[in-house]
Amino acid sequence: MVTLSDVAKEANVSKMTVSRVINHPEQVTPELRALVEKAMAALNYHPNSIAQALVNNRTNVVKFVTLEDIDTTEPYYMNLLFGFARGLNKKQYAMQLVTDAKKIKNGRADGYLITGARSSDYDMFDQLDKPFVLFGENHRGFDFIDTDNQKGVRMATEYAMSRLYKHLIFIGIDVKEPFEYSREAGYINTLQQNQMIPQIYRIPNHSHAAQDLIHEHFKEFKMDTCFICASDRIAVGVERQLETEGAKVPDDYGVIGFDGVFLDQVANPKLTTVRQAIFDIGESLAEMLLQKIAQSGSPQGEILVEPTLVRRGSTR
Amino acid sequence: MVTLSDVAKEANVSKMTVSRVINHPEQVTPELRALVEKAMAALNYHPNSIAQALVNNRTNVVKFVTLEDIDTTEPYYMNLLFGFARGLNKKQYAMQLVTDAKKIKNGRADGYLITGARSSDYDMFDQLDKPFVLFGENHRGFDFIDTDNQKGVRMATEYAMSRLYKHLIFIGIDVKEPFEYSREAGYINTLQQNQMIPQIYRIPNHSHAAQDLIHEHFKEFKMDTCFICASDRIAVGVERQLETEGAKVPDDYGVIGFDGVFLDQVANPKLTTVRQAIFDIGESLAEMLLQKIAQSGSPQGEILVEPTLVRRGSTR
DNA sequence: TTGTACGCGTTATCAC
DNA sequence: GTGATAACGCGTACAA
Repeated sequence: MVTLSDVAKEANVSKMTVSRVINHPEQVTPELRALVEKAMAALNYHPNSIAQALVNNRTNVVKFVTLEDIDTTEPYYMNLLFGFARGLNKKQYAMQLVTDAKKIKNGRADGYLITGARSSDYDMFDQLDKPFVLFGENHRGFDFIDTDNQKGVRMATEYAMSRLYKHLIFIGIDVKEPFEYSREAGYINTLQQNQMIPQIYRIPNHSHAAQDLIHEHFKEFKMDTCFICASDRIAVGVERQLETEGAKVPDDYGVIGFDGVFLDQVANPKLTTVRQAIFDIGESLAEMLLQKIAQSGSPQGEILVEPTLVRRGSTR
Repeated sequence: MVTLSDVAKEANVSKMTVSRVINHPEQVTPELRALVEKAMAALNYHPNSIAQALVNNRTNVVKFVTLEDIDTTEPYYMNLLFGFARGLNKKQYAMQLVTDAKKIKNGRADGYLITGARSSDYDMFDQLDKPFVLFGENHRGFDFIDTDNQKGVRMATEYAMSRLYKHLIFIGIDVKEPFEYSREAGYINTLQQNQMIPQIYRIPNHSHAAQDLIHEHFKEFKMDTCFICASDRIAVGVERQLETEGAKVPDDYGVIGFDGVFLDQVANPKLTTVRQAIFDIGESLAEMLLQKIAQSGSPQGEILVEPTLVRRGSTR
């Protein structure tokens, strides 16, 4: 293993000069710096992050915390994870996956990424002694990144109108969480701007709940209705039950989902959906968290990432 | 932060005695050991894994390498990952996710878990300078854990026979890999034992490829045929196209999948499938890898994990 | 059996 | 601007 000392010898300087070239290059004269950089390149030197971690009292590890039940975890977490991993790798960070909220403080880490947080979890966060960022909107001042939920549903709603569906029904998730309020707001605002009356159902985030809903109320749904759904899970159930009821998708009824990761492609016909840039969000979360750690916990604010409307077979 | 020295002071011994209590308890007299353990508990001492890592020239990090294209990644990787993470957490290990084979040797790690390996990747493994284990059968002597593929398909085939399907067709994945050969062997052996003639199709592992297959050959498929599929992806496509062709599932045609993670539940009717214990396999892989690291790379052998047959609506 | 001295690779501090 | 020194927390080698 090539160490600082090796480079120092090679360049005929002290270890500290080498260290400075890496961490505070401006403190070193250009000539020496060039010399050292040449030596580093010649020896293919890479800093030992473990030694760095020891002296800086860091672990080079962050925790990826999933508060949602793993059984109900949507496949899109996979994308979040891999995006997050990509962000970490650039800084030689590693991660531990945590699914049990009680175990968050087990072991060591420099910070936390928290996903699937509900309002009821917020109190717990105040007890964390390390920096953390959230995946998901919140209005408690916690740093976060999320999809622009409101804009996403607005795009979906406007698209449904542009396809000349006359009745727009929103099927939301029956949770009292910011992301859901934002999605509903995107729907409500768009309808009001067009002098239409919002009509909202709220159900658990499961395809069978959506099937039940459609089954029960099918007679009330007029032709030319488009269902704007708060998740692909729901949209899949809606689409399936519509077919079962003998309704024609997309000609007589439209369905638009939300998420755009995997489930939308399993559906038949494939879903028109609002695709979240989950992978990118994961990567950004890593960058935000690492920066927050580097800045010893200073606030990073919030980022809303624009989703994309993907047009497919479930709308005409 | 509580250190070794703190505990030593508390127990009125030297640091080394404390260190020994942790690493070589048998070298310490029971009285002293008890004293030290009390002190550790009182101070809630936990070893600093970074310092350990530095002195042992370890990183406490392993890499989770996915050689398959992440876009085609099946959701069951999520389970593998979380199982793996669980195994790592017990030993305070963290992981880095790697999807680009070229980047495997970037940075530092004590070992590698490699998934999605094809035979063409094997040569690369010989160049790895750290211990590694594979998820997936191989016959090159690399340590691995996998589902007992042959037994899984045997179970599926025998079950189909017990449900009185008269014609059993295997739809495999068109790759020349050990796992596929094992699955086909499970089918072939079972049929031969029952004096039946095997009939095998091989297609890409996509639901639409399965749909195409069924569509093209539908007229050739007699009533009372059960399709034993090498993956849930294929099974989903088979089931869907059978319905499209107007065939009755499960009364006239049966479908059995393989994997049992997520996709089987999205299907309609839900798939009868061979469920792999992916989460457990992930955990075992972590244990195997960490043990191999602790034993400085000594061979760990191979483990075949029994799958479970899950009976549901796609068979009668 | 227990303790002392030193080293792992790095960075901060304080001289020069 | 540069270098010597100490320190991070722990484990090994050796001495007692």
